[in-house]
Amino acid sequence: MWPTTAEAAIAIQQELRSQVIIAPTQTPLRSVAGVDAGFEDDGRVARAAVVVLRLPDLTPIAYAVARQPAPLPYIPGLLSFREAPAILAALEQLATPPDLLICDGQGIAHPRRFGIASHLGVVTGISSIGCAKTLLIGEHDAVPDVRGGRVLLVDRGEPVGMVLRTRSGTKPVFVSPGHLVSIEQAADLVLACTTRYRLPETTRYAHNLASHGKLPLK
DNA sequence: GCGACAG
DNA sequence: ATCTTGTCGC
Repeated sequence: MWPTTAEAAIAIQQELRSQVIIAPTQTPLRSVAGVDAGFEDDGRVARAAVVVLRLPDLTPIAYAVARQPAPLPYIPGLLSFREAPAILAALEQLATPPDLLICDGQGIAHPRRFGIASHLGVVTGISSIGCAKTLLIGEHDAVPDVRGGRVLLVDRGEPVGMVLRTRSGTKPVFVSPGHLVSIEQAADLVLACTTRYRLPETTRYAHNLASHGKLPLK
């Protein structure tokens, strides 16, 4: 099921990329899940957390934690193979699947247009978005320094995402659709999940649960 | 060959 | 990601 070599992992991405659908999804969405992962045992085991928030108020309504061995070392472009096994295990523990997934990483803003958000979206069939803290690929102009400021992220002449300022005075985030959402909608949804911090509440809750084993965040 | 390179 | 103190600024 999971590849053991970089070559095999890339082959899987090449095969699944054709299944990615970039198009606006039907709203209103009733829930959003933040997914993230941490590592233990010297990076050989991934510890994932999923926290589901109700929309549009962002109240936590469910969560799950799971751990799975990471089949590959970290290699730029192959991040999903380290985190997806554990994240999928956590998602399976939920009684009800969320309407949307916000991942800590890229969606189609990836060398093969198949970042972790796209991978999770295609495998689960759930709409997904990638919201990364740093750039992997692509070029962009300066981002207006106001909450909501945004500029297109372009790679090889193709629009692949949006560089979004979620808070004035802080570095922007790199948003790209994973599956079943459009670039513009992805940026709007990330903004809708962001309140007083740079990262969306979904990511903050998931990261907190994955690394500190706690949910209370305020 | 020389850089760049999600978490 | 992970190892870690203090420090700057709202």
